[in-house]
Amino acid sequence: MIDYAQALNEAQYQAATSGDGPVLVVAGAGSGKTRTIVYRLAWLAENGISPDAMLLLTFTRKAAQEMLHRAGMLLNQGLTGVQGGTFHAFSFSVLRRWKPAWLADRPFTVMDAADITAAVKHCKDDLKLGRGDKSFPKTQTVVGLLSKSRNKELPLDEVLRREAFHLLPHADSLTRLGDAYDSYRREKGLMDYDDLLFELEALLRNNEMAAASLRQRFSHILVDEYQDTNLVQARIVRLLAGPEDGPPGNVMAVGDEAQSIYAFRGANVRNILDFPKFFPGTTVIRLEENYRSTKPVLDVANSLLAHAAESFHKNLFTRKEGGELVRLVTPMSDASQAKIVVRRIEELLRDHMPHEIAVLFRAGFHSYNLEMALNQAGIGFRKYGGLRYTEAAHVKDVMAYARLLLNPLDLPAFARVAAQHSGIGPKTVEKLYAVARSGDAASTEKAFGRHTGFLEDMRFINDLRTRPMSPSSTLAAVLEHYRPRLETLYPEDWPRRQQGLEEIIQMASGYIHLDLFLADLALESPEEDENDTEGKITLSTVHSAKGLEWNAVCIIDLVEDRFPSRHALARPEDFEEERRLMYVACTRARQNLDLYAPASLYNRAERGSQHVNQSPFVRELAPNLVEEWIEGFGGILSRRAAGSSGGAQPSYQARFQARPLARPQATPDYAAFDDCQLPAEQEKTSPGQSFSQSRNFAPSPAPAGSGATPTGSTGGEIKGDAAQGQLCYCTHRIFGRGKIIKHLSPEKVQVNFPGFGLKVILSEYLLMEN
DNA sequence: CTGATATGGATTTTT
DNA sequence: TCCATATCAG
Repeated sequence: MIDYAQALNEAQYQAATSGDGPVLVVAGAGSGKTRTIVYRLAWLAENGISPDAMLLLTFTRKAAQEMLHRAGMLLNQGLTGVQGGTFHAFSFSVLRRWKPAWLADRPFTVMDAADITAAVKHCKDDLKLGRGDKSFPKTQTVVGLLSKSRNKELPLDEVLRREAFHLLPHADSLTRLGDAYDSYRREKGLMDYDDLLFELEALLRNNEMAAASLRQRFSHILVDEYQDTNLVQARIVRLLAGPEDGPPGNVMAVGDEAQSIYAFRGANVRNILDFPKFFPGTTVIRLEENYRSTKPVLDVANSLLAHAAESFHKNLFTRKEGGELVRLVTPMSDASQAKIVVRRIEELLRDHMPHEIAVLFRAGFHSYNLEMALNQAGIGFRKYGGLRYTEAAHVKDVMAYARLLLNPLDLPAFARVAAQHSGIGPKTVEKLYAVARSGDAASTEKAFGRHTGFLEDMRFINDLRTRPMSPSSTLAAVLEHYRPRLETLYPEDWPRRQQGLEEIIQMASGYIHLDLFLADLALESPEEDENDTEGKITLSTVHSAKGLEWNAVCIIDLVEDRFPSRHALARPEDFEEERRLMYVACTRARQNLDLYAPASLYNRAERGSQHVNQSPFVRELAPNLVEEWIEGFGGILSRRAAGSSGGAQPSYQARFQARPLARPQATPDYAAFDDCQLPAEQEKTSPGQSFSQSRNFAPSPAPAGSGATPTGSTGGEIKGDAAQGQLCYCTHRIFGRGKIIKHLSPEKVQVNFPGFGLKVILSEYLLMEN
């Protein structure tokens, strides 16, 4: 028997051993959340609950597997039979048994991101939308809007009104496009991410038999990361926990509202806040002692939350006194940031194993420089959150065969196979799909005409369908068939790609049903080889780092426009999400936390380095919370006395490199640079406020109240063109920051707003920079 | 219609 | 650098 009281603190113990009824565990970062779930699983098993009756919904399959593994270890025996994984994967496993009526017994396929884009593009072309109209949103943008509308359960025009004001004229077209995309999926037996959730909800509501059976089977439901569920996910949990008119059964939701970072995907913090209302009779348990981080790390994290616009009433505490101060490092440029981080990692490697070190960043491409520097230094790394290798063309090619085998109506897969043959473009695909679908062998044969290669592919697939084999044998046969093409398509690196495909076949051998393997591939990147992680440090986006922890964490590119992302500046709620993201990033660290805020970034468009300001999250940190280091000449880091300077330090070198030909540089000293700093008073304002104020200014007069000019994010920027008397950038109340392309008249300018495209705007609505 | 070439523009986060 | 769209020749 396990001694729960010994192994857990009081709150954890209460959670792990709680009896029947709904429970909400509010678990601060590093408060032993995973440990609590693991002991909960073990406790249930020890108290006679069959693993079959447990459902563990987590953010990734890996998280579920790890918890089950650890619970199994505690019990000194495996804990097999527990259903565990993401909402989406769970939905798929249910829906393949209880198919929605509209499928009428046809097979169905789960679409991945590329399929969704292709499908929307197809519908867009079909409806002849946006042809020659530059103001019409790009396919990617449309995909995002449609998904947002469904995830937030708002009509499309409402989404436009809130987030993409300028697209309102296209509201009707976009709605039609959305409808066309809906029919596309239904006709072809396809489901996207959102469908999986909504169809499961529909099943639980409309199919009494299925609902009753699922409720009976899953008597104990655990949901991790509850703060990142969206509305439909919350309803699914409620419906699984019992009929809505009855009392909810045994549900335990675990989460932390301060770590909600998926609102952009429709996650709703209200879910966790309203849990007790939604599940009457809830017991709320709070875990507030932090076991992960040292005090200095926690102080920085707590400070971030303290500056939040909406307070979280959260203050994590630790008994781990002492520990190194958090470092705030100012490299001269992004290039030297990479070098400094590499040096720092070499230093950290003396005390820590590689897998205990991570570098985190806001967006996948922020790590490119660092990746190159690490390669040069011979330091191995594993990157999370970038492009997945299952998204590589050759993998998708092979999987397309398997998908067609299961679902002959899968148009994206059909197109994928067809496109491997020269002479077949979108139009021909359309034609061939129509005849192949009609099922008339004679006319099909005729229509394929000279496209004999493709016809052979189809024959191959049909043949394969008549011979049931294991998933891995099927895929092996496909690879055999595809191999000659692999070699012609990728003459340079086909051996490597082939090896990758063989690994995938290996992974498939763990599956009995091919459709489950395909769904898993679309829903989640398969877990990496454990040997692959060995001896490697981790690079990760903050989103992908959720739930993980390391001894030492470096966060890079902590500058304006990167972290927080420049897309998050327009609306205060987006800005607050960035703050929580920063909180998540900092709380990943156990002992060492380094913050890097380079003084300049290389800018492709400008072909030079540009000064950038520190992230507001860095600027707001009290000087005593960090130990400041600054890079001087020759890449030498030196300590700066605490509080010696408030703002971002200038990089004289960066300025000098920026535009050597544009104009003679001003005297390269810091005093000269200080003139460019933001007014001290504004800099001290809480960033949440200063951003919403400066971004939402009234058209002509300066913002009410403050006498300061809302120079926004570019106080210290040096611009060649500006020096020649031309304005380069401006800020618009709705579109944000844009580049001025042309002065059309004294009052009109043409501006390019990233994400919004070219606009002609009256100057009075613009705030000019410089 | 397809496929090659030019051009222009920009770059979150993920199931 | 990389991607998407526009344009053009076969």
